[in-house]
Amino acid sequence: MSDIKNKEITSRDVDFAKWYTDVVKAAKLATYSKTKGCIIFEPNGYAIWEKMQSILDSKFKETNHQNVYLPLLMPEELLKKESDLIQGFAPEVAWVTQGGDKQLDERLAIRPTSETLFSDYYASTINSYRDLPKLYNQWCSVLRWEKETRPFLRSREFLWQEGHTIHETEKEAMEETLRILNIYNDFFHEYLAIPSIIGKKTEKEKFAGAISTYTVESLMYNGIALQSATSHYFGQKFSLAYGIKFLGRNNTYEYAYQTSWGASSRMIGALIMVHSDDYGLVLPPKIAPVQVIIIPIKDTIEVMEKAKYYQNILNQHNIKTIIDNTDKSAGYKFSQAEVNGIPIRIEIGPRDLANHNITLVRRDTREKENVNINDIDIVDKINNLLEDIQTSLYNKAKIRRDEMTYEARSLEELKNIMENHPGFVKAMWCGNPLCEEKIKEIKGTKSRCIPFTSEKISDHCICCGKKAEHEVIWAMQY
RNA sequence: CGGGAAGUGGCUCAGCUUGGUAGAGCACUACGCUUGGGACGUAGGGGUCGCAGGUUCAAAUCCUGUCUUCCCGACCA
Repeated sequence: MSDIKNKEITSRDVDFAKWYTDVVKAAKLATYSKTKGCIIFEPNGYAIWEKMQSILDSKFKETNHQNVYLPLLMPEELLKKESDLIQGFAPEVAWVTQGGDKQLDERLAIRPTSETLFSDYYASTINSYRDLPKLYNQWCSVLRWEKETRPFLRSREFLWQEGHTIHETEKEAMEETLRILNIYNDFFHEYLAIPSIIGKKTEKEKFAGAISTYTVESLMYNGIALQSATSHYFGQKFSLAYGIKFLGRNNTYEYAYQTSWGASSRMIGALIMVHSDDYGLVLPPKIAPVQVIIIPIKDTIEVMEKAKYYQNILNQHNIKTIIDNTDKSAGYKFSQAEVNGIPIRIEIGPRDLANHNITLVRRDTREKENVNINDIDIVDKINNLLEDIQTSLYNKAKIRRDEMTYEARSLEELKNIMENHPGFVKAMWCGNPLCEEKIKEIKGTKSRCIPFTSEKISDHCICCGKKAEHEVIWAMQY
């Protein structure tokens, strides 16, 4: 194992922001485009997104959701119907005002989110309680006129899925909201190996137009939080604004209960900032587009045959395996495999063959292991190793998150933590928005969520000292 | 949107102070030789110096404007 770090990558502990963009570039996940604030998803980055899509999509379908596609553009009148929503989004909506060389009579909004289109669509198609629920999802991109942009974390156009459902009862809609939240949370834990936390947003932080917002929050390597997915309960707010009514069981008109939920390409950013290191990208095996790369050392016939043999076996067992048969030097290929975050590398060279060996290298720890091919079942061996990488990435991230989770009993204490070693800070809050506002004055500190699994740290609000019921997790955020 | 920094072959940058018509390393192409932690040799291709205007006999260099990117804040997935 060599200690020579990747030349193109700034050290994570020296300059985290630079490190992040260096990894994005070195692993060829994305590059800047001529369009301000919009990135090009390169094959390596898009492949991760496709993998995320396929996993989440099958989970949505298992829970009876269907995919649809609604237009990119919406008339202004439609967007304005729900006043909280338009107020929340007004500063970041982009408008189409001209078609060809003709000025439009009514300008069209480019969707920043599609509650309005879904609501209008539902209003026109729902007649009876028998039509409910409607469980729709769409994969698309949305546009928000962001001022400060960063690859994956915040760009003007980003990829996401937005689910929009309507239900007969409040209970069903609330169950849906939480069902999806749990799907997201499981996805983070099981696939992304990110120990996320779920909870409810405060009134101040909830989605514009929602009754309540639930969130998946994760903590990055540098102690900054990332809102990673959200699920909203709308009650009847949009139903009333858009007239989504149906004839109920007792033959009177009722307004539907609604939810929406989304997860975006921002998750790629989370993946980078939780697991990757100074050698480049580190991907959990379950989300990696490629699990194994075989590097032949010397392209002799024997070596190449062996490489292809293993590639075939592994691919047949659904372990995506590629061979790097470029004529670069071996050392270059090793580094490249590391930058790209491929979980396992198999080195096969004449020396290995002579001893009936192959060399296995895991990306997360960079440990090398020589195994005798007569002693092992290669598929079992690789599967075990992949599983071990997956769990150890999760455990490592969890230990780090726990180490960076603090408790504060006074504003002073909270401030000290944020200034010296940011992370999740648990503190009691009375529920008064004024107190929340005051806490926000501490350099970028915001409430992340009221966690579902709450501890009672003390009886008093950290800010005003009044009686407090809720523990809130506070953090600086992306 | 405030404060700072930077834009020169694909990438990282030098040249700018003191104007004279563009360089290095890496990458790329061909051939050869190689491959166990970012090899080597030979030959080759590629840049209206972000863009626009101005000053000047002459601008990568000076001036003005503008765009983009990065960092730090405010605002947001």
